[in-house]
Amino acid sequence: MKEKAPDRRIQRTQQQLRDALESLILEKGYEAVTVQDIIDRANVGRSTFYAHFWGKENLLLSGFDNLKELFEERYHNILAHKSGSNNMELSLLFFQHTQSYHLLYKALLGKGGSDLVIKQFQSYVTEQLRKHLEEGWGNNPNLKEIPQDLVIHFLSSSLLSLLTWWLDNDLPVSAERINQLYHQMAVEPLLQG
Amino acid sequence: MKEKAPDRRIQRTQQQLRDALESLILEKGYEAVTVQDIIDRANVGRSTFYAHFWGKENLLLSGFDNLKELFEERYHNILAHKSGSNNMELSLLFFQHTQSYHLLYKALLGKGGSDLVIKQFQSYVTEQLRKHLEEGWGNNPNLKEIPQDLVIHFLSSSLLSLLTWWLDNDLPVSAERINQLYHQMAVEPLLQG
DNA sequence: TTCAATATCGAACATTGTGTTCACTTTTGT
DNA sequence: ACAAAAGTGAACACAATGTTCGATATTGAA
Repeated sequence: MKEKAPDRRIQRTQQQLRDALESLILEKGYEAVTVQDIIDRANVGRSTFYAHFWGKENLLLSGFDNLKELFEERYHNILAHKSGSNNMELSLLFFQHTQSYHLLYKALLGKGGSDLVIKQFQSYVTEQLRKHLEEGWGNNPNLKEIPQDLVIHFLSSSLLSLLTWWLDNDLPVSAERINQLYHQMAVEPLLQG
Repeated sequence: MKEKAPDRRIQRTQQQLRDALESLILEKGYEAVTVQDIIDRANVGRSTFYAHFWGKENLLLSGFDNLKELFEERYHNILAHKSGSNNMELSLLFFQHTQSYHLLYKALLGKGGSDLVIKQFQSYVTEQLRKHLEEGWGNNPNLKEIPQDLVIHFLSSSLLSLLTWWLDNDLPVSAERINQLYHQMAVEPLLQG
């Protein structure tokens, strides 16, 4: 039973479109980019664009999925190396990953970024935090009185809040330092009352 | 030197447009509302609309300015009554004011709300917190190491975070309780280390 | 009450961006 | 080599924005 070979044209076209959108976002911000801009820069026909994506939001989110895959790759690599301690800081990885692609992240999440991506990012962080935290606590007395979903919502909002400050100020401190501030301001107070 | 009497037509038209937008937002959310919807419901000519506002964002912000005035009215009334203690909780007033207009606030700030208003609200809260806090602290040892604008940014994001949770869950707790949670989670940890 | 000023009306128009269609061409995997 | 699949781009339909302008209605002030 053979694998059906994927058509290279599809991969090429989609990647060209994602790259075109990315460079256009860096130039003038997501809102100002039109479908026409994208297909001009990507050298792709109009009907081809719509054969692949519902619209530019869809293309954007497909690019965001790429970023997520890169992040998860890094995450799993690190887990594999430090095989015993799965207690590795998830938040630090977020900050480090952001640093690696900070221009793109700033265009997407900073002032004038794309609200769509901000929402997606927020819900992705929320989901990851939920997974990561459900294992590690559960019996902290300080959290008994606070609804769990509020705690998660608060932690992911706080992370995004520090992240946007960091990006909008062009990374004035290291990833380790901003992560430390995040813990100092949002995480430890909740865990230690 | 007499005051020029204001033309009642202007006030009436602008208020009709604001009211029309508000009711349309409650019905189908800001994004889905078109200028045509607004002028149909307000019974106002198309050119008249554009004689008053650049577009629907502009009209929306003018409505938001109205809300701000209502809030500041309440704020100053309370300051006048409790004449000595200007230590009245600013955040509690935000939550209480939100409760009074919670349907509108939910439509504007909750899931599916208007990103424009969220940004405006965020920057308004930031500005108010800055004014309110600049008097009261200044020499807290825990804050020496954290950039002040990050602290303000964090506090206003946290406030918005709790507010949206509160709205999206249809006010499951009282204004006093959500304010207490805000202090417990975000404010006190910063002030007391 | 009169009246000049000005706000409103609304239909017609120009413009911009979206999304679809389709006959034709090119590329791909086998 | 060749059938299947993907890409092309011009032409279209459409939805919403924003402007223009001559005619009409309302207003504030004398």
